[in-house]
Amino acid sequence: MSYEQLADLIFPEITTTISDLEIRFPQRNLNDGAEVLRFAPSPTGFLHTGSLFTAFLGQKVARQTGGVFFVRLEDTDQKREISGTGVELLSQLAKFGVFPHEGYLGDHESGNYGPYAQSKRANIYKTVIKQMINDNIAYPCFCSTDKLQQMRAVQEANKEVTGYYGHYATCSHLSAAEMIEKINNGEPYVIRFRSHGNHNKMVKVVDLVRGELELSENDQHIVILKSDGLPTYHFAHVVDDHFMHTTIVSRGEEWISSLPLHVQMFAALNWVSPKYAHLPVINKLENGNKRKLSKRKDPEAAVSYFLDLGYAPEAVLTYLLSIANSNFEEWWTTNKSSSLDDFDFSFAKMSLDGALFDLEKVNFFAREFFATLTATQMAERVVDFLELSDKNQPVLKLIKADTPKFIEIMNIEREKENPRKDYMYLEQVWPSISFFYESYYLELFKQNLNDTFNESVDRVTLSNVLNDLKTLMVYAATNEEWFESIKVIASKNDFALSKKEIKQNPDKFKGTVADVAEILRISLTGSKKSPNLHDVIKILKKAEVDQRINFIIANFIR
RNA sequence: GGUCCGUUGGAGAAGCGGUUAACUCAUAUCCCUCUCAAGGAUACAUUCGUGGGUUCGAAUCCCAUACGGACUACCA
Repeated sequence: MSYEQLADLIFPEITTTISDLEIRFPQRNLNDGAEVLRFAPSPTGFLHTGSLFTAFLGQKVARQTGGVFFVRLEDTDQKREISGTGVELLSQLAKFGVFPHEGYLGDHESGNYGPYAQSKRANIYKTVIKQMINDNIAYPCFCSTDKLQQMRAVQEANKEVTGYYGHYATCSHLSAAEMIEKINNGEPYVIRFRSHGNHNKMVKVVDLVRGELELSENDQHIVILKSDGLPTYHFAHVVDDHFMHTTIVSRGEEWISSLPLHVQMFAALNWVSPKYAHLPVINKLENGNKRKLSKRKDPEAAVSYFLDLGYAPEAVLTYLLSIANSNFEEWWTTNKSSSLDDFDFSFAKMSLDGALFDLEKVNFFAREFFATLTATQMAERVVDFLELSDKNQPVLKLIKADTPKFIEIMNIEREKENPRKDYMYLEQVWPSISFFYESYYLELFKQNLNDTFNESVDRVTLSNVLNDLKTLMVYAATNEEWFESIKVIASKNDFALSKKEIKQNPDKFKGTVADVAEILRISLTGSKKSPNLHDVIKILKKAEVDQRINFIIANFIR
């Protein structure tokens, strides 16, 4: 009885060979230095911020080298799969400007190295495994889960390394004839990789981020084909990245420990292994300890958090680049108007320990980014954002009824050298500008705005000031001229023109010109905080300003 | 428990045998100012997890130790 017979018994339906596959998936025709990278997510949930990080950097390196970036769906775990998330993953990536050249694209796939969903590649894996069984570098294992668990318990009790290796790898000692017999008897089995490694021997492996690593050789006979007929990650990685001709495998650092295994499998198959880049994970501080950013505990771990609030994807990517390469920020400060594509990212310059996710810093980049947009661009983004949600329809209608006005609002203190930087995300826009629209302005006064007026100003003074504002305020004027008129009103009503003045004569004045401005501010905006009043007045125009002052007089002065 | 990886301020970090230990965010104070935002100025590590050693000289090299992280599945 031979291994060839064993292979035929297990995979009678497989008639292709590895050579056939090599012909089917030929070398890619790329220039020297061009790298092929991939993003290989599992469809077990929506896009994680850490995954976006990996995907974005993968695309970046591919672009920088004139190579290829593709997506492969790692859907070999049917138990954990959540249907629909594969498509969602791709659409979220797209929102962040990550567009794969080929591969699994959600509703369809493209490229010559497919299929790109692992669940559809069963015959490819089986072809390779058939050959491996034939060559005796893989074999069926009949050990039950129970047996493996007991073995583990014994190993733990003896303080030995746990797992299926050496003399513990009982099925590896079976002869071909014994294996054939068991299969003929209908015993269930998985396929394992036969490792000849020695745990006490070290192997040197190179990682693009960490440099040379010395790791123990793998001696575990790991499962490569599960009883459900699908491969495990380890095996699928080796086969897929070989036939898809990946040149750099970039993935999370949790894979470092299985690197010897992967390298060993490439060698066993006589394949050239790709370069590896193990990226640090993004962490969060909890009770003084670092832990991986978690979707369950940290809202910002899901990319949707940023999308839902209306963060600019560009800003999130800017932040991610800043934690990827520390020299990025220096570049960024001098190239604020450049595209992130122009920055030369390098795996070697990545820091080795995982950064703590810093929302404050994301917010900083977010404010900076929105400040670079023109009023028109900003207005478009706000409209696009509002269109995503049904509850914003009345607001949208108002905005669209007078687009020039909306753009003018968005332009307050914007297209100038030091623009306002008060928006981190788009959801903040409407609440801060709604007062420009009459119905929302009135809404503000349904709340108890009586308290907002400075108590120190008596109602008679208030009334006088408001009336003076209507008659004496200059509307069409420069900012300086406009403020002169406020000063006139201040003097007329016994308000000081400066803090200095009131300090010298506290009893002589009812307040300062700032208090006069505040009366006007509250009257027009319903708030003590607002952008430059002169800009507000220009947008509201005289009629609306007068109307609002009258409204205040009628409702808040007795 | 075992195997790897890591440790510079509140956060991201530069530094690679001789620097006042860069830079950015955050924070604080002050200035500017009609409020807010922005802007400007200043402050913030006598010290690089800790203990030894090598050296004229150490964050940088060596040794120990502590702490943190990843992995240790028929999950990826």
